Amino acid sequence: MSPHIKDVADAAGVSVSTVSRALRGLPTVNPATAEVVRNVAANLGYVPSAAAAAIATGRTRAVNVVVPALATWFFSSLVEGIDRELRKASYDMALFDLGYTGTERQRVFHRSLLRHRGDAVVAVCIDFSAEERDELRATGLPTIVVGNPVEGLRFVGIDEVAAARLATQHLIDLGHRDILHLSGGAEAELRLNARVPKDRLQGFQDALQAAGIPLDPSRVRLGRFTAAASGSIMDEILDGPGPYPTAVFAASDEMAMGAALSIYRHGMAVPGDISVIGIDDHTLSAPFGLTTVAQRPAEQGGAAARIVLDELAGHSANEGNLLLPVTLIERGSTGAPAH
Amino acid sequence: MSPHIKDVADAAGVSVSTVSRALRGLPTVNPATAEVVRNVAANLGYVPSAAAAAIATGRTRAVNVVVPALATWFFSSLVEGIDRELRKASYDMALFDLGYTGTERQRVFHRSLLRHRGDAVVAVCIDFSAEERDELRATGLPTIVVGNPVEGLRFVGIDEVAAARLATQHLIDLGHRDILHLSGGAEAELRLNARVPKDRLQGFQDALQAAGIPLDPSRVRLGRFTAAASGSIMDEILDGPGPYPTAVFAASDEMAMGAALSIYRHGMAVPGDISVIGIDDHTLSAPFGLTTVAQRPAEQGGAAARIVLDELAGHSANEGNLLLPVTLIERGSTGAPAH
DNA sequence: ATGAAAGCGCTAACAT
DNA sequence: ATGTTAGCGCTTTCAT
Repeated sequence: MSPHIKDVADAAGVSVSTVSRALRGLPTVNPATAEVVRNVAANLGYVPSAAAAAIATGRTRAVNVVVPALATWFFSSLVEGIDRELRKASYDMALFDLGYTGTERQRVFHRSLLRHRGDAVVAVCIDFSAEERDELRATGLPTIVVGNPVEGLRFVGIDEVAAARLATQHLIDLGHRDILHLSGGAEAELRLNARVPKDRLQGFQDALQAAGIPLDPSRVRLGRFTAAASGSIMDEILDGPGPYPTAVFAASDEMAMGAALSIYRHGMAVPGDISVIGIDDHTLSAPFGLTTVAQRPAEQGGAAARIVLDELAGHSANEGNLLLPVTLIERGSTGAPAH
Repeated sequence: MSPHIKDVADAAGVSVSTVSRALRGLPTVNPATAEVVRNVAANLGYVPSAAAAAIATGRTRAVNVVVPALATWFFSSLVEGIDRELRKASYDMALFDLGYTGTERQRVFHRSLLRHRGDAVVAVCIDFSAEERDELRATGLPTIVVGNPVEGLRFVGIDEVAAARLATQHLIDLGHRDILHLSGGAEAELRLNARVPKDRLQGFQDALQAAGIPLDPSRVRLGRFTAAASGSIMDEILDGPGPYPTAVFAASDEMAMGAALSIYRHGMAVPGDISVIGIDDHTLSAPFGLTTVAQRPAEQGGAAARIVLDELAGHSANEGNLLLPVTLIERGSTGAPAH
C-alpha cells in the first residue's frame, strides 16, 4: 500500500541500506546520493515504519506517559509540558489514562506499559503500589515520577510542604489566626498520590506551629481537589453557626475558587470577611483575582521528560529529585482580618 | 534482557506458535497447554513486543490522536473520552500536541502521524489545510475529526449554530434585546478550527434575526477562548461610557466567567445588571452558578473513537457526521433585564 | 561510499 | 492441536 524502503531504493537506483543511511542523515553517504534519496522518498511519500525501526533498533523513540486523569488543569498542563519536550527530541508520546478508580490499572500496566510502547516512562502523580514499582523496575525502562514523590523513584515536582507553609505564612503575616485548610485526598481520589494533600497539611501545620497558633482539628477539612467539593464543605461551614474562619488556605486554586464562590453565595466578601488563598496559579486564577502560590506544571513535565530523554541519549542517569520553585502571587483575595 | 517468545516456548516445552496462539487466546490451542503457557509467561514476566506484533500483523493496535493544545477543559475532556474508549478495546493512544502556533505541525505530520504509530487518527478541533488533508488521506488510515467540522472529513461534535441559537434565544426569552457576543478565533488561535466561532456567531445572528432584533456589529467582539481575553474586552466596554449591554452570550464558559468577573469588578451584579450565558458546562460552571448550554466533550471523544475502532474492526465504515445533543442549564447568571 | 545478508521478535500460512 | 517456515520493514555488521 504505502511505499516501503525497497521501493525508494529501486526508484533511486541504490540499495536499501543506502536509503536507510541517507534518510537518517548518517555521515557515511555521499551528499549527492543522499539528496537524490531524499527527493525520491519525498516524491513517493515514503515514511519509515516506526514499528520496523523499533524492532530493528530495539528503541521505539516514544515515551510512555501515565496519568490518573487528564481533564484537569494540573494534569493536562503537565502532559503538555512533557509532550513539548518529547517533540523537541523527535520522540512521540504514548499516553495512558489510568483513571482515578484504577479498574483499568492492571491491564494498562501489563498489556501496555510493559509492552514496549515506549523507551521510558513518565508517571504523573501516580501512587504506585510496591508491586507495580517492582514490575516497572523489571522492565528496565528509565522511569520518573512528576508532580509528587513516590518512594523509590526519582521525581520532579515542588516542595509541597514549603509551598503550603508559604501560603499559610502569608495569611498569618496578614494577621489571621483562625485559618481553615481545605484539601483533597479523600477516598474518591485514592489512586492519586496521597502525599500531596498530606504534605500540604504538614506545611499548614508547620506554619501555624511556628507562629504559635494552636491547630484546631475541625479547621482541617478533606474532600476532593475540586471546586464543587470545597464549595460544599464551605457551604456547610457557613450554613452553620460560626464562628467562621477569617481565612481559607485551599490546597488547590480550584478548591480556593469553590470556597470563594461559597463565601459570595453567603453574602460575604472576599477578602473583607474571609481571605482565600490557593496553590497552583490555575488559568482562571488571574481573572478571578485569586492570591496563590504559583507552580508551573508544564515546566515540571518538561523537566521530567528531559531527564528521561537525557538518559535515553546515553548521558549518565540523573538520580536525585528535582524541586522547582514556587512563588507567592498576591492578587485581591487576601487581606487583613476584619479587625 | 527481557524474555522473548522463544524463551517462553522453551520453558513451556512448546513451539513459539503455540505460545503466540495461547497468549492471544486463539481457539486452536488445548486449554491445558494454554494454561501452562500463560503461567510460564507470567513467571518469566514475558510481555509481547508491540512493535514486533505490529510489524507482523500490519496493525499497531494504537490510534493517533492529534490536538491543537491540551491544557484546556474542552480538549483534555475530549482526549479523556477518546482514551477511555480506546482502552476498552485494548487500543493504546499516541498523542500529538500540534500547538496552536503550529511550528511543529509539519514535522509532526510527517515524522509521526504518517509514521504508522497508529492504525487510525482522531483529530481534535484541528483545521487541516487542503494539503494536510491530502497527506492524511494518502495514509489510508481511517480518520475522524471531533469537536468541529472539517470539510471532506466526517466528524463528531455538536450543532454549533443551534447551540448558539439556544443560548441567545434564552436571553431573548428573558427579555434582552441588547446582547453582547464574546467569542474567540482571533489571530492567536488560527490553528484552531475557525468554524466554531463562526458557527456560534451565526447562531447568535439567527436568533436575533428571528426575534426581529437588529444586529449591532459593535456588539460582536472576537478575542481568544480564554477568561483573560473576554475579561479584558469586557473591562474595556464597562470602562467606557455605555450604554452597556444587558446580557452577554460568551462562546465558552471560560469566556463567560471572565466576563462575569469583569462585571463584578465594575461593581455590577450578575444577573442584576448584566446576564451572562456561556457554552460548555465547564467544571467550574456549576460552582460558579453559570447558566450555560452544556455539551459533553468526553462523550464526543468516545463516540469518535468508537467510530474508527468499529472501522478497524471491519464493520462497514460509518460515513456521515454525528451530532450530539446539547442542553440548556439554567443556573443563576441569567435573568430578566433591569426593566 | 555502497551493497549483501543476517537478524530484530513476532504472526501466519502451511504442514502434520 | 501443534510445529515449521516464511516473512513483516527496517537496521546493522561485514564485505567490497
